[in-house]
Amino acid sequence: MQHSKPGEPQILIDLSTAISGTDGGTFQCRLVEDDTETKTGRLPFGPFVPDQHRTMEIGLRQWVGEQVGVGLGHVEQLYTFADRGRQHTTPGAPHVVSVGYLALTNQTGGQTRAWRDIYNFFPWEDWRDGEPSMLADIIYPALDSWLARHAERRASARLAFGRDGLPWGEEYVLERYELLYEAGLVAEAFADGRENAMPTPVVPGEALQLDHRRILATAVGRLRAKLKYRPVIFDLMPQTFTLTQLQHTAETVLGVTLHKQNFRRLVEKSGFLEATGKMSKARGRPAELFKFRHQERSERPLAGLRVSSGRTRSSEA
Amino acid sequence: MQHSKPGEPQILIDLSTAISGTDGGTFQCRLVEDDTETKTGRLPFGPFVPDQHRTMEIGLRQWVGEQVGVGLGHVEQLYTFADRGRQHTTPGAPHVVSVGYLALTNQTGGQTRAWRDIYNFFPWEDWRDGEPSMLADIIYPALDSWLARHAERRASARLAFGRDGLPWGEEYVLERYELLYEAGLVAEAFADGRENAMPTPVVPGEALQLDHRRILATAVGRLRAKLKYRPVIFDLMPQTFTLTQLQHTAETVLGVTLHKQNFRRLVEKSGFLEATGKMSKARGRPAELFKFRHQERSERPLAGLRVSSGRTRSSEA
DNA sequence: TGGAATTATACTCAATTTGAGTATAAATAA
DNA sequence: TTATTTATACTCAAATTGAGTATAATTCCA
Repeated sequence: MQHSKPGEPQILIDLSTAISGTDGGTFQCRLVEDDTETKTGRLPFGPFVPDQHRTMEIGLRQWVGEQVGVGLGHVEQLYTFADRGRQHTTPGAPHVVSVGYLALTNQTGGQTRAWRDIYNFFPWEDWRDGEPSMLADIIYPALDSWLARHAERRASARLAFGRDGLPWGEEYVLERYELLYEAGLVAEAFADGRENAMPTPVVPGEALQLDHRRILATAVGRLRAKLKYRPVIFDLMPQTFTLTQLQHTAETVLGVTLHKQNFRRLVEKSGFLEATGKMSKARGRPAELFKFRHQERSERPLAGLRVSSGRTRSSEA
Repeated sequence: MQHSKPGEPQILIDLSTAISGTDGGTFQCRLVEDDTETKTGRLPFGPFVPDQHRTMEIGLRQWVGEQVGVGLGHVEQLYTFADRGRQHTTPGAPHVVSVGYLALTNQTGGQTRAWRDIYNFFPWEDWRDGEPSMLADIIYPALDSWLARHAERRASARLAFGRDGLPWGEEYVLERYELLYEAGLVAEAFADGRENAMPTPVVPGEALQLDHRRILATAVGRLRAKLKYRPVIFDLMPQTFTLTQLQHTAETVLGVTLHKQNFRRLVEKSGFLEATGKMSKARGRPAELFKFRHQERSERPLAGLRVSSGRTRSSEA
């Protein structure tokens, strides 16, 4: 086995973390506040330094601690991205490989500038009020025009966006973003110097530095998929919560609305919840406050939250 | 952001690939044949060289091509391992990070020395003849003795091994291997110099070089999980096959037996199969030969192979 | 003060899916 | 020709899912 020779360019590993949380009806992601007004945002990240970091997770916790100081619950490795041309590298500089992580927290910062609504970056992913009109108005026409010249990507696009009567799969967040990038329709494609990219992004949605929007898309897709078979949603909840709050959190993450009565049935039967006996005070009838049974996390690992769709917000009346 | 300084040790990325296939009733993995009789086996692997490899997948295909020459179907990144102390690094040498990949093939080499039965490496994972006796005889006593001193790992062990009445989850292959490693019960723990490791491995099962058994465990776990929600099993099948052959392949990968009639019903209803009209000739009644509808792969992405357990082989009689 | 609006929760019911069979058909082996 | 082997068809009860209706307990506000 050949090890890399002295003359070869070095490899640098960046650890980038998408910290997600929810606050009421918004699905948020923590950005770093050191950016000037003119620049795009970024996730907390920093290099993996093997001498200092026994594991990558230790390294990432250091950078998160220094840059945003958020307490992390569940932490999970997402994917390692290493394609040339996706990190705006300058020639001669070390090649940058980025390892993306997902972290969950139940302490979101409300409306500060550092906590941003994830659907700012992926406005086409929020179907709680029905199918976003930008899909039919902007995305599909632009994508179809590109697909006309790239027939080999048509099957992927059908699947990712649920065209031709296929269902919209909430979890294909990364696949959708990647197609938009490939088609040159998002700002990062131009920033990375892709020849087919438009100087002004065609598709609405805020960009991030480097490959951070790609990592965030991976995080959202993974979280949406995982919600269905593991009890990760409780990492996003406060100590006690009502069933409606729990449902709103699930809906916010999944970007769809759910059938209320069936959601109750599912979640009560799962055995993950324990009634506290206390009641929430809000507008209508008071709701019982529940808490998560932590011991159940290991006892019922498979029973997650299988969700069935309900009406959209707008049709609820 | 700090980039790594010249004085710091370099990082080397190894791309290691677990190539899996099935042949009749065996679940096989391709090893490299350059080893002497005395050494443990290894997966095909080699360094990621950014100047030569535009993506990591290109790099891995190069090393697989040079070292074993197997045609790859589905290829998928598994995980990036970077913990210090899991690669037997010599001081001063570059720190090695390994990115593990799963690759599927339908061309296994039968009984050559290079194609090895995966259950050689994880004999406790094959439940087709019922629960392997080594679990109760060897693994549980040794693990329990370690758990007595490591109470914080007890919940993970209960879940991974399905203790105390919990079900055995086929997909927790990596979690089980990691616990055995941590407890010092497998050969790699001693090779890595862990202080609690036995010089002679306690648990049966062949070792591999470096962290390759860890990567293989990740591959098996991922494949078992994926089988249930994606039509990946067809990447392991020949052009045409009978339903029984398909079932045997699923059973071989999952390490459990399935209920025959229900498996038929599931797979016929899924729409993935097309009857060829031809018949197989074997011992009993001839079976119809089917082929996979490739176009359906993109049309029905979610409908995978949800399997329900059947009797064990021994109780079939 | 007394509906109206709002929110929570209980219960129903048909359609579908799942788990576990029994029954029968078509070949080979002795 | 009969047993053995393998494949395939069909049944049936239990559980789950999808989509409701019904009712209860609050606040809002005229």
